[in-house]
Amino acid sequence: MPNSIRDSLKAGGKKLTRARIAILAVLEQSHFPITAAEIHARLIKARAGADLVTVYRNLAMLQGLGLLSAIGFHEGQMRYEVCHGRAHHHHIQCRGCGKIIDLMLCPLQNLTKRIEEQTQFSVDGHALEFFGWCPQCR
Amino acid sequence: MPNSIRDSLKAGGKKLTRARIAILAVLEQSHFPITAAEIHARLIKARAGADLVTVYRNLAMLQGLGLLSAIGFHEGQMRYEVCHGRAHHHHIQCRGCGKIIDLMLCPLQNLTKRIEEQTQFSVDGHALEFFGWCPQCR
DNA sequence: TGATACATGCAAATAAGTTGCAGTTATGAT
DNA sequence: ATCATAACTGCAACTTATTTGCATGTATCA
Ligand SMILES: [Mn+2]
Ligand SMILES: [Mn+2]
Ligand SMILES: [Zn+2]
Ligand SMILES: [Zn+2]
Repeated sequence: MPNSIRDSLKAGGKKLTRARIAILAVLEQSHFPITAAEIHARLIKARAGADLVTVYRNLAMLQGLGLLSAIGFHEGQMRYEVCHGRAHHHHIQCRGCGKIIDLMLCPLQNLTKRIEEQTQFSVDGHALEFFGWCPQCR
Repeated sequence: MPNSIRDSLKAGGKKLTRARIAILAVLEQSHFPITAAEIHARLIKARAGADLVTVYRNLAMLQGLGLLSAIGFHEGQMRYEVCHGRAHHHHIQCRGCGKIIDLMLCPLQNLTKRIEEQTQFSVDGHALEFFGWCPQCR
């Protein structure tokens, strides 16, 4: 676990528990956003079993610290990905098999000012996901 | 109800029922995406009460015909908006009061080709929502 | 080694959305 | 108009994701 994550936890008065370390390890090893249930399953496989409710509570806490981002693909559940220390990016999901891959781009950075002028909102985030068909499912 | 919607329904072998007409009326009158529960509440107010499950079934059917789009703001429920006959656009939601307003823009149209080259996926849709604070909540 | 605030597990609750089924209705053909 | 039929509806029950209450356990720091 990166020292900067340790520091964020400490700064937030959070403890370095066995379950929390294992959950973060699973998240850091995943190359795409995963669900709470998937995290739970990987914890069990890694003999670091933690209750599903502990997974949910840690996901909420880590989001609160800004270390994780939650992503919705309209699947009926959320997916989570470490954002700390990674470049801002987006994803595309295959409508056939559900495969998700990173898109290391963001076409929205310089749009914010225009939206703020048009709407009088202050913009502080966005969600962007693409959908389509992967080569295997096409 | 526009004739083009009537036609889509007929083409899909769907009937013009009292509940369906009322649900479509609620959707067409809303200026922002609404939830199934909100549609249900408005039906009751309009003395056109239909069961919530009928609302869900009609929402799924209308999406299948391409007349509605479903939008997720990470609120734990979906929102639905008529897309038929309206220009493609996106939304911004206030993190304070939940207010949603239209953004009549889309910065993604010409990005598709680039993503298809990079990923080998064929891209057929995207979800884009902005978040921020409205003037009242700021 | 304590004290204590934070964290966990289990069970129960909540909430969105779905499904089975029996009865109802729109539709278009007679 | 009446009829046959496929589509539709309401109700109850179900599924699944996520949250909450509470008693017990543990990391941290003095
Ligand atoms: Mn990613
Ligand atoms: Mn809109
Ligand atoms: Zn972005
Ligand atoms: Zn768009």
